Amino acid sequence: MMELTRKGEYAIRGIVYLAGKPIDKVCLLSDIAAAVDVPPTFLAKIFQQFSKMGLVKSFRGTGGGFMLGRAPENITLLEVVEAVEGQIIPNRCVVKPSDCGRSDYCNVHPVWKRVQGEVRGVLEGVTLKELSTGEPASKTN
Amino acid sequence: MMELTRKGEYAIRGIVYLAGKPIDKVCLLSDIAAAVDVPPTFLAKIFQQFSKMGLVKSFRGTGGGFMLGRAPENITLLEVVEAVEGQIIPNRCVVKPSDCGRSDYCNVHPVWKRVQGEVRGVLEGVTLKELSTGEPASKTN
DNA sequence: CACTAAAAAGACACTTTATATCCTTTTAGG
DNA sequence: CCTAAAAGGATATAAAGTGTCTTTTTAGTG
Repeated sequence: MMELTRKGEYAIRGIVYLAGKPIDKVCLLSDIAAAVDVPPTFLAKIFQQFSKMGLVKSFRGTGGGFMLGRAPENITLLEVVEAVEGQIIPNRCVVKPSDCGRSDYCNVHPVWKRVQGEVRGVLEGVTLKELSTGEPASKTN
Repeated sequence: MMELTRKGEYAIRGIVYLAGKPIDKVCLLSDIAAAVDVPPTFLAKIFQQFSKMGLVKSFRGTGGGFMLGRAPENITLLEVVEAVEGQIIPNRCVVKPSDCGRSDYCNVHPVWKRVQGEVRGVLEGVTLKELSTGEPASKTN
């Protein structure tokens, strides 16, 4: 339950790799894919999503590729995950309370809200900078 | 992402319903299913799992049915959820670190550990008693 | 004992989501 | 214009989720 998909895992690997490069370095998708051990065609889809969200910048044609859209210390893991997985929703009642069912109030609802808040909080507290260099993230564990 | 399945949602509805009844009251599966608006055949599977975990006691034959296995204040939401959904695993690397990939260390790993801890913590802090009567759970939100 | 009530167990069916891959199109440089 | 690279769209396969149905076991009752 509550498991990140391969897509999410690949997305993180790919963008963390980029975050470890100089900010203006343009990387080939094929190189990234090889480096982080992800199927290139799949990673392509993921980076297209990133590109739309502005998390990465893309360049087409000869000499093209990808670079990080912003400084790695300004991109949180939450953004990355939500960019490819959609919002973090522990239960659908969080987004559509009427689904809680027959009654218009449900005691479990606020619990899921809390779960959502905690998860988002953790992920929001981690930046790509930390993930690529590896300091404070591990101190919190 | 991170979404509870229907099974999990139904499981909670069903057992919270039981928790709202007198502790030794035996309820028919068909009645529970009707009360909480869940397909009876599906709920049957769920309660079989509960039964194996000791969360509910079952009685077969005429006059049979289900009752709560323990006092509702001694059953946490975490137990209920994990009984039917399995362990809460935000990423497979949490359970099998070698999946983190090529290197034997990964900076993201401890983050998922924290997520797991937070989610479990929230769910562990909520009992069926609270959910069926509706007090302290909402105060925390 | 036979009959009926109810849960347990197992097999099956259908739908949705996940996990890719392939092909064509667009964009840009040389 | 030829080549490099990403963008977009369609498709394929596998796995998980969501149920249903049938048969079996267990237990009470006339």
